[in-house]
Amino acid sequence: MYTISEIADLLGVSPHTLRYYEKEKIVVPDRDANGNRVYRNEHLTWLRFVIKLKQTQMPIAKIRKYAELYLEGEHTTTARLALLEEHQRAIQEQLHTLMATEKMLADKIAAYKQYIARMQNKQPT
Amino acid sequence: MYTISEIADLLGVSPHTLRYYEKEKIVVPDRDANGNRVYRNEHLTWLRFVIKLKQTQMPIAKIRKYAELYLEGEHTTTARLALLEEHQRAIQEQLHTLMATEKMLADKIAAYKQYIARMQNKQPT
DNA sequence: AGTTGACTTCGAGTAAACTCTAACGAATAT
DNA sequence: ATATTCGTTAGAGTTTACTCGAAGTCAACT
Repeated sequence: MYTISEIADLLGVSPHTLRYYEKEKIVVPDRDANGNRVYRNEHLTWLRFVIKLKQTQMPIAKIRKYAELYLEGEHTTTARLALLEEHQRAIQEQLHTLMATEKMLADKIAAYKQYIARMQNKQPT
Repeated sequence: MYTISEIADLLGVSPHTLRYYEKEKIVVPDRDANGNRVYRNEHLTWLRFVIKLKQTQMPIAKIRKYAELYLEGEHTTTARLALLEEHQRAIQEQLHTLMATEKMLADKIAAYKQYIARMQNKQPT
């Protein structure tokens, strides 16, 4: 059992953000007698998953869609699978782009270093 | 020599976006006698680079910073190098996250498929 | 009893990156 | 000559994902 700020600390997000995720129906924690939010381990696990999806550019709207399907029960299994497979493809595209750009940057960086080294030879301090 | 819409088509962005990039001082094309924008090959090359940076999550503000340094001349070489190296590190972190998430998704997808296959065995149509 | 601290809600505000609108001008097509 | 097409500007509007502020509640400490 965790309070909102405990969860926030554990995940490195702000309590504000967690309330926002609740408003967006992405994580809906329980409440105690005072009306305060109570997060359980399953919420924590789900939030870690959500954060991974977010870090890989899945928009909040799609994460909510997945959460909704999950709450709808077993008959949405294939829909959820499709959603995950779509995101997997998106990730693979991102990997492609990132690797290509990394290579390009590495080349550019090498060229800059060459240039700087050449300048230091010509005008020693 | 290209018009704004030719460049837009070549890059898959809208003319609006190109004007926005100009307002942000990221690409400042020439003008013809009528005051219309004229892009040359060097603008195209630079824009392709900008788009790669954007696709790998470099914020517009940093891209503009790099462009400014470039226009300031040779004495900003080390600053530009530092900027590129910083982004290279950011890319490497993204690669890490993406690969980890891809693995996680692949596992989850496999589990879903197993589950679906099991259901089809139990309740054949 | 009073203050502190953590929580609550609702609604407003912010930042980034576009995206669009309106009003206009110039060149081409009929 | 007029209509269409493509361009121009300044500025307003949109979307996404927070982020903050104000006003209030509640339990615990002093």
